[in-house]
Amino acid sequence: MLVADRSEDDPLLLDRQVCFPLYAATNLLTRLYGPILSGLGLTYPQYLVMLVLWEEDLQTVGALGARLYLDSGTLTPLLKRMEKAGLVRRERDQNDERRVLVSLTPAGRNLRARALQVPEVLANGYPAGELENLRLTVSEMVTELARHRVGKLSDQALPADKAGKA
Amino acid sequence: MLVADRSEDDPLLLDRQVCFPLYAATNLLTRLYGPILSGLGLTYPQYLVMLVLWEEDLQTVGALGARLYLDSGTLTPLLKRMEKAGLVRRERDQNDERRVLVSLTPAGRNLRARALQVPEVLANGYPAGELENLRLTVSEMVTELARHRVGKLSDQALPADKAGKA
DNA sequence: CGCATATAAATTGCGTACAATATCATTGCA
DNA sequence: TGCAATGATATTGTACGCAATTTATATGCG
Repeated sequence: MLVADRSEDDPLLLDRQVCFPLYAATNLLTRLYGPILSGLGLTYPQYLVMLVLWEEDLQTVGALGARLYLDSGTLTPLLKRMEKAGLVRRERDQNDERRVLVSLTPAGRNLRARALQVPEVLANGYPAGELENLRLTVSEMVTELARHRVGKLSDQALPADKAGKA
Repeated sequence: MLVADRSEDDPLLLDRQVCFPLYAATNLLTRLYGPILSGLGLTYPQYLVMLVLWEEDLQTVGALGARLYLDSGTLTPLLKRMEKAGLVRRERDQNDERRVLVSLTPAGRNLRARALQVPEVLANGYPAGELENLRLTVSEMVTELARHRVGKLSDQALPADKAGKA
């Protein structure tokens, strides 16, 4: 019996993975948001950046990344495209030239009114309680996953530390 | 009062969105899988393809896409990389030259034994019941989302149909 | 002050994702 | 048979997403 079993307790069955439905749901949701957001001139990650800025204008790239769990390698080009589209401004912090401050332009602020219909259209027909339940469950997982990678990652399964850090 | 309120019933608050935790969880999970899968020479989507092929070898590109909710624009280059890595074979179906059949090479089949430890390492410390609960909830949403786009999408919020389909 | 260290973004290289289009094979039907 | 319509992949172009590296600034410490 060298070949592993394909029975229902096989840990490699696609339908047993938690990661897969999350992955599929994210892809399907992105496709669902796509046509609606394109009417606002936004992509899905750009929409998330706008949500953060509409809550609190004038943030550093790092702060945006901390909120959205994205790093500068993703955010820098994305923000440049949003700047080119006239939605945000990017300028070096005068008090700390390492930082870049991102803020809304008037056009970016005004876009908010049109964006108000987005959640409305998307929720369309879904029972609110079920969505709220899903949101809470997945949010807890996000908190857990974010805690799991303190420094970077690569320490989620290492048995012994190599260099003394005590 | 032209400016919309930012109170807790503001529908645009990031923490009220269902889409965001799904997005964040997927990104964090991909980062978590990354280092583990790279030991197997796989990326995360490639791992998913392998899961499908380990369950059922010899599938068309379309069948893989239907299972993973991905289209040929994503799968074709991905499968070519996996072919170059020696994990799968791609060959035209002799009975229907439009189709491309994807099958495992011996190396691809053998990789399964090493992959068995992946779910083990990842689940590490998580209560199984909680994961199972999350999996079921998100899976239901995937089913819903997949149903919502029958032909393509673009019909999830149209108020009146233009051409009679009755 | 002078320099090692740390921090914040930007850059590079690679691998997805997806819409739109193109290519080629198959099928249906006059 | 011939050809229009359909179907299955492939290609193109744009936009992420991330690891690793680089650049520039700030800070700490002798």
